[in-house]
Amino acid sequence: MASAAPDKMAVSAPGFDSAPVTVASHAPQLDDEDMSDDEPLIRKKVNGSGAKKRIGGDSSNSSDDDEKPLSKKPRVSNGMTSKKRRVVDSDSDESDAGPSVKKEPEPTPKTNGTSKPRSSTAKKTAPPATDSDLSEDDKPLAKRTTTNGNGSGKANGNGKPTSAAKPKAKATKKAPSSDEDSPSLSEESSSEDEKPLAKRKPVPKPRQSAGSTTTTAAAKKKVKAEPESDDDDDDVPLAKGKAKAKPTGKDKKPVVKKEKKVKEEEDEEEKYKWWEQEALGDGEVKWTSFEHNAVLFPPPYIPLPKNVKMKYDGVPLTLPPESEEVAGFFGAMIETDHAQDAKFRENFFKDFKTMLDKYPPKENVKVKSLDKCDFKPMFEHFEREKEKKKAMTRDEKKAIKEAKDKMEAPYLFAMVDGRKEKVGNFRAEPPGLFRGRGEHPKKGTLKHRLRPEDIIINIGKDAPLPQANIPGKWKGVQHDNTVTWLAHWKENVNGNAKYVFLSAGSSWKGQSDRAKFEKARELIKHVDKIRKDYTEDLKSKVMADRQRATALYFIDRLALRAGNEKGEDEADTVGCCSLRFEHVTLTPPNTVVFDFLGKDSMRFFQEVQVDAQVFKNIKLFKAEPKKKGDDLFDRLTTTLLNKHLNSMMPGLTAKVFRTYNASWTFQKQLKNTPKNGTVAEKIAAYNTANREVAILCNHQKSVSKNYDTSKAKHEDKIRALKYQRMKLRLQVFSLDPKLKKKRPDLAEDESDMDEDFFERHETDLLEKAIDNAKKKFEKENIKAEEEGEKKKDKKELDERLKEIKDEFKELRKERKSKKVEPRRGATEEKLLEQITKMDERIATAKVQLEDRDKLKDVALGTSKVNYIDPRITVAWAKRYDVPLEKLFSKTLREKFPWAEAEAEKNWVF
DNA sequence: AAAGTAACTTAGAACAAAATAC
DNA sequence: GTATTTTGTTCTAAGTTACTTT
Repeated sequence: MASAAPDKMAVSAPGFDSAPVTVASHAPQLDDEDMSDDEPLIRKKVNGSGAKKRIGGDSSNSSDDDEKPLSKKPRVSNGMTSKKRRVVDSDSDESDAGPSVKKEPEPTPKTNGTSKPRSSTAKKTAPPATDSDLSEDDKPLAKRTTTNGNGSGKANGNGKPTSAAKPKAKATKKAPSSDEDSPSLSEESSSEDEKPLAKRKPVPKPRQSAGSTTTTAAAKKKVKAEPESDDDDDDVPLAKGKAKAKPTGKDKKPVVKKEKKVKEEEDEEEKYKWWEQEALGDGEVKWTSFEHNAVLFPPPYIPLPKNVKMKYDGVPLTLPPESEEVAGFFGAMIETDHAQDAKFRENFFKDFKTMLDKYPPKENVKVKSLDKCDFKPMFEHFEREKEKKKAMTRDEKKAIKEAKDKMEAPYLFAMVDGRKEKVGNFRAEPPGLFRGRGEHPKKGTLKHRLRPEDIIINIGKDAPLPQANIPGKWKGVQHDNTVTWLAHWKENVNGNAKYVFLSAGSSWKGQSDRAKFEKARELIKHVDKIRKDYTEDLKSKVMADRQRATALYFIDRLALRAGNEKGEDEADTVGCCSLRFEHVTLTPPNTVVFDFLGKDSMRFFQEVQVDAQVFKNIKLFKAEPKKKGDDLFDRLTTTLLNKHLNSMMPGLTAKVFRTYNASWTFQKQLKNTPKNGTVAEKIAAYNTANREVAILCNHQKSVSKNYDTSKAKHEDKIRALKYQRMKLRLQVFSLDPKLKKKRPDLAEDESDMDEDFFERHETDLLEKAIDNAKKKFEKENIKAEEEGEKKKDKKELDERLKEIKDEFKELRKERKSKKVEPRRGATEEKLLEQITKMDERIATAKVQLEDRDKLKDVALGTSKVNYIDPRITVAWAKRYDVPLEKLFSKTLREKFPWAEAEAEKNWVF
C-alpha cells in the first residue's frame, strides 16, 4: 500500500542558489538578461527579418511537395481546409510585416490543406544516421528568440482577423550571475527546507477507519460490479469486462462515517489534512467506502411556444420537440462564428436532417438546404428569454437560485471513507452541438442527450445505490476501489469516455497534484545528467537515439508536449514526437522555425537558435526521401521516449519537463521582485514571472473582440492627460517666460498629439460640459420645486451654456496661439507641482496600457493552475509579505491547501 | 508493434460575478 | 444607479500515460 514513496521528499535544488549560471542551464532558457526587458519595446522582434516566413509558403524549399502517397494513413484530405486560420496580421506591426509580406494568405502552418498523410509508414523511411554529420562541438546553447504567434486556429469565418500572427518575442536575458542578490532564498536554509518542513513526514494520522490501508491492496485490480440488487439490477454487464474481486473493508465504515459526519456538520473544520499522511500510489486502493449520487441530469426539453417557429424557405415549420430541440441548438448559435463555419454547418445539417426524417415537421415540407433554414425566430425568442431573465426582480432570481441549489445539493459532495469531499462535474453533459476546437472534422455534430442507461457508476459496495433524477436504470454499477471516478459514459460524437471526478480541491486530486510537483522536483536531481546524455546522443550513430535526443532537446528547451499520434477523426494537431516535415524549417546557420498547431489547435510559432548539432540533425531528419507529410522523427514515438525517460529516473515522462521547467522558471523569475516595492509592484513582478511561464508553455487566449477599440480608448485617455499637461505648461510659461529656457523639458510638446485629436477632444469636452450643465440645471429645478421655490428660468441655462461655449472658443484660441493665460489662482509653484502629478498619471496610464497589451493574448491561468508549484507562490507571498488572496483566488486556495500548510518562506522548488 | 482501452491532467472558451467606469 | 471591463468559475474538449488486446 501506500508506502510507496519514501523518497519523494527532500529534494534539493541543486544549484539553485548558487545558481548563477547553472541556472542557465537549467531553465529553459531565457537568454541573457533576464528580466528587464519588459520594457517598452517589448518584443524584440527578432524576426522581422523575414527569415521566418518561409514556412509553408514558398514551397520552394521542399522540392517536392506533392503529397506523399505512401503514407500510411493517408489522411484523407478534406478538401477544404484551407480556409481557416488566417492570420491576418493585424497591425502590421508585428514582425512579420517586414519583408515581404506578411503572412498573408495563411500562414497555414499546417499545410494541411491537403491531405496530411501523416504516416507512420513514413516512419522508417529514414536512413540510418550516417555519421556524416557529426560535428563535434556543440556549443552555444540555444538561445531562443522566440516569436510566437498565436494565430490560433480560431479563425472565425468572417474574415475578422482574429488574431494576428504576432510574434511575441520575448527574450529575456540573464545576466550571468546576477542572481546573487536573490533576495532571498535565504540561502542555506534552503537546503533544508527543501523539505517542507514539518509536514513532510507524515505523521501518521490515524486515518480513520484505518480500513483503507488495511484493505488489502489485493484488490488492486478492479473490483467489479455486481448487480446491485435493488432496483434494477440488470446493470448491464457491469463493467464490461473486468471482474474484480473486491476487498473492501467495509464493515467498519458505517460507524465511522456516522461519527464523522456529525462532527463535520458541526464545525466544518476539521478538514482532512491528507498531506500529513503517507501518499498513496497508483493502482492502489483508493477508498474503502464511497457514497455519492452520481450525476444530475438536465431537465427534459421544453417545447417552444407555438408561435416560435423556424422557417424553411419562408414557411414556418411546426416541429416535434425532438427535432425542434436540435433546430434550437443551431438557432441559438446563429450569431456565432460556428454557425458560419462550413464544416460545422455540414455536420449539423446532416444530423438535423436525420432528426427531421424521424421527426418531421407537420407541414410536410422536405428540408433540403441549410441555407433555406431561417432560425431567426428561434434566436430572437432565446434573446427575449434572456432579457426576461435579466429583468427579473431580485426575489424572483433568488427563488430560482434556491430551487436550483436544492436540486443540486445531493450531488455536491461524496463521502469517501467517511469524509465529505466535493464533487467536480456532477452534471451530465447536456445535449448540444459539438464544439470542437480548430479544424475538427466532427464539429457541429449533434451530441445526444444522456440517459441513465448511458452511465456507469462506480461506488462503494455498501453505499445506497443512487437513483437518477430522471427515469431509467444505470448502464452499470461497479465498485472498483482502485479508481477515483464516480461515473462515466461514452460520448457519441467521438466515442470518448467522459468521467465524473471529485473536484480539484479534493484530497484525491490534491494528492496527485502534489505528487506531480514532487516528481518535477525530483527531476532537478537528474536533469543535469539527462541533459548531458541527450546532448551526447545528439551525435549518436543510431538514428533512433539521435532522434530521441533531438526531441528531448526540444521538450526540454521549448517545453513541447510529448505529441502522441492522432486519428483521422480529430483535428490535425501535433506535439514533439508527431512533428512533421513541414512544421520545422531551417535557416542557416542555426535557426529553426517551428510553426505548427498544438493542443487545442493553438499555433506554436517560434524561431529558435539551436545547437549546431541539433540544426544538423534536423537537416538530416528532413533529408531526401522525406517530404511534406512525413514524420520528422520517424523512429520515435511517445512510448519509446517515455520508456527511455523512465530509465533515467523512475516515473519520469515527457510531461514532467513542462512542470519542472515552468516551476523552475517561475521561481527564477521571481527573483526580480523589488524587495522594497509596494505590494502592487510586487504583484506586478509576480505577474511578470507568471507571464514568462505562460509564454514558455505557449498558453494563449484569443484577443478579445473589442481589444482594438478598448485600446484606442485608453490611448485617447492618455492623450487627454497630455492635453491637460500642455495647458498647465503653457500657463507656467505665461507666468514666467524664462522658464522656457530653464526647463527645456517643459518646452517640448507632448508626443502623440495632433490637430485631429485636439479637435476631437475639445469637442468632446464641450459636449460633456454642456450635458452636465443641463443636468445640473434640471436637478436644481427639481429641488427647487420640492422646496416650493420657483423654477429657474430657462434663460439662466442658456446663459450658462453660452458661457461654456465661449470658454471652449477660448480653448481653441489658446491652442492656436500656444499661449494660455494662467487660470485664477495659479502660481508657478502650483503649476509645476501639477505638472509633476500629471507626468505621473501619464506614466502610470502608459504602463498600464503596455501591460494590457502584453497580456492581451497570453493566458496566465493555465500555468498557475497546472504548472507552477503552488508552494513557490506561498513561499514568495510570505517572504514578500503579500497577502496570498491577492495571488490565488478562492478556488485556487481551495485547491492548494497543502501548499499553504507546508511552504514556509524559505521553501524552494 | 500497433491499435485500442482506461483513467486522469491540462486547456481555452463561454459564462457569471465582481469591480470600475461613467 | 447603470454600463462596461475585469476577474473568477464552469464547462467540456483535448491532451498524456499506462495498460490491454489483437
